[in-house]
Amino acid sequence: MGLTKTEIFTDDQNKLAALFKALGHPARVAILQYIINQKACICNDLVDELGLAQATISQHLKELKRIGVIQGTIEGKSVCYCIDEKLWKQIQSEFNAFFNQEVKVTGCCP
Amino acid sequence: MGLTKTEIFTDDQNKLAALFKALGHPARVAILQYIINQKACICNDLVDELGLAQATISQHLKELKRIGVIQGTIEGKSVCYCIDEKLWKQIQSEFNAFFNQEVKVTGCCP
DNA sequence: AACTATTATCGTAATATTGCGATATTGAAA
DNA sequence: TTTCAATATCGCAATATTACGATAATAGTT
Repeated sequence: MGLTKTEIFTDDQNKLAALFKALGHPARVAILQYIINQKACICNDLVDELGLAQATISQHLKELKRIGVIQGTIEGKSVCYCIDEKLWKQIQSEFNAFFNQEVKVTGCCP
Repeated sequence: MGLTKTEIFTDDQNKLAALFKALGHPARVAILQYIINQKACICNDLVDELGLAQATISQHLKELKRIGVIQGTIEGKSVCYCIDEKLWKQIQSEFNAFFNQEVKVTGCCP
């Protein structure tokens, strides 16, 4: 089917999974790292930097914009992307909340 | 194409993305939460708990086992799954390393 | 040994994702 | 206004994912 049954999960589960999923592609990880390393909003040096076609990069940027982790502002004839720091930190804390749930030792698995 | 070009990314990027991706499905998030909340290694009460077919749950468990975040040990005629705490914490710290990269303010995005 | 419960695997259908060329669209510059 | 550079969108082909029924495999029970 290929169709995820979102109805049967909680909003939180769906939302958290959607965040993970959006980061679940090496190109998107690379894009984020590149933006961070440049310490500036880099536009499509990404096309040169990563070995992907312009259309493909644009698609990945769209996906990252969709979850809000980056913002794009028009800067002359190019577009300047940068991390939305507020959301960046929020995502991190949501992930940490997930990972910080107490895992009890049980004995069944050594 | 549907084929991710892993060759053009670093191992770290591919690995990190693979971890994110594995968690990028609400069923897998739900499974992990369920195992954690039960404070024990629950087998396929999951089939009753979540509304997914046994084959589907088994597939998701396999995916989680693949990245090592859970372990399954045979317990009589059923299988007992639990979180691999060591890997759990390692994944968390890898995620945090990613998110803790310094994001500088740049001025391009308000 | 035959039976039963639990889990894994196989095969398959439906849908999603990835990637790209081609083609808009947008804004600056000439 | 024509032209050019940078992005976005469209349409498509190839592959991946999700879900499930059917069936195998496994281990305990009778």
